[in-house]
Amino acid sequence: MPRPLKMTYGDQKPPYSYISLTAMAIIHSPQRLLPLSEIYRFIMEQFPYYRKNTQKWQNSLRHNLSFNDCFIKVPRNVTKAGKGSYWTLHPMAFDMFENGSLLRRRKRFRVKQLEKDLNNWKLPAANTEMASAHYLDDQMSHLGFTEPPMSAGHMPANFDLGSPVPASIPNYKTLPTIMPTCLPQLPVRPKRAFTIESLIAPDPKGLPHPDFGSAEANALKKQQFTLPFNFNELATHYQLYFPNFLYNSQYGNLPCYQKTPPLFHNGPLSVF
DNA sequence: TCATGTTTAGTGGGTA
DNA sequence: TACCCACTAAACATGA
Repeated sequence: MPRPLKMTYGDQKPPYSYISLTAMAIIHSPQRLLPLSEIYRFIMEQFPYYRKNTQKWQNSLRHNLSFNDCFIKVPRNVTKAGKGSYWTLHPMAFDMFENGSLLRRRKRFRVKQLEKDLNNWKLPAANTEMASAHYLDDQMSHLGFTEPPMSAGHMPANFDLGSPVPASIPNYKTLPTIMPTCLPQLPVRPKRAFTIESLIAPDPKGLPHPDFGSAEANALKKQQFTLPFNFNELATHYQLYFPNFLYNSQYGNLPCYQKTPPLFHNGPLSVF
């Protein structure tokens, strides 16, 4: 079982970098997407050390968000009030931590300028709630893959992300008992033409994707599983729910997924 | 006004 | 020693 998130560091400074702390907060959110204020709140809730001198560390954290390519700013939907943007983790940034450990970064994560420019153009055009899924989808397309990563072909037609996994799913027998009760709420967005008109147009039909702060979103929060402080475990969760997604699909060619071996263990996590 | 976001500069630790 | 990374501080711009 993943260790409970409530920390044992007390008032001691936790051994995580701001990048790691921010990544934790983002990953822990149902939609892998958080506004700055929620990132602050997560860190302060989990690590008492950061409940003091907030100005200092929050400045540093903002610096890290802007400075590091592994974090992507997702502009709010123009129709939604509110200050600031949402922040998410670059899909390929899962590989930057050594052995999945949040304590050590294997290398600095950098994005090519071309991709940066592309994102700066694309993300504001995308609907906020869809941005993360759409971004990932586009990344796949950009890399030459043609099928959306979470297409219906990879899971049963009646598969419900919020429900226990039915035993009929292939490979389910091998699943451990650490299944999260709250899974990535990334919706499947239909492919559309890569034009401004098409990208900013609403989806054909509404998809369940609760707003932050809504009752539905809060209910989802309560269901959240304890955060696995290990990217391999996180990747494993994805693999469990989308058995054919990473290893058995064309997306298994992506380096970041090739390097996340199955981790069906019950022992202590490598980060502790 | 304040929260948010960007940028620059400097420091220190680890490592090849 | 050079380089990379993380951290800190500060100034400034922007927008709700």
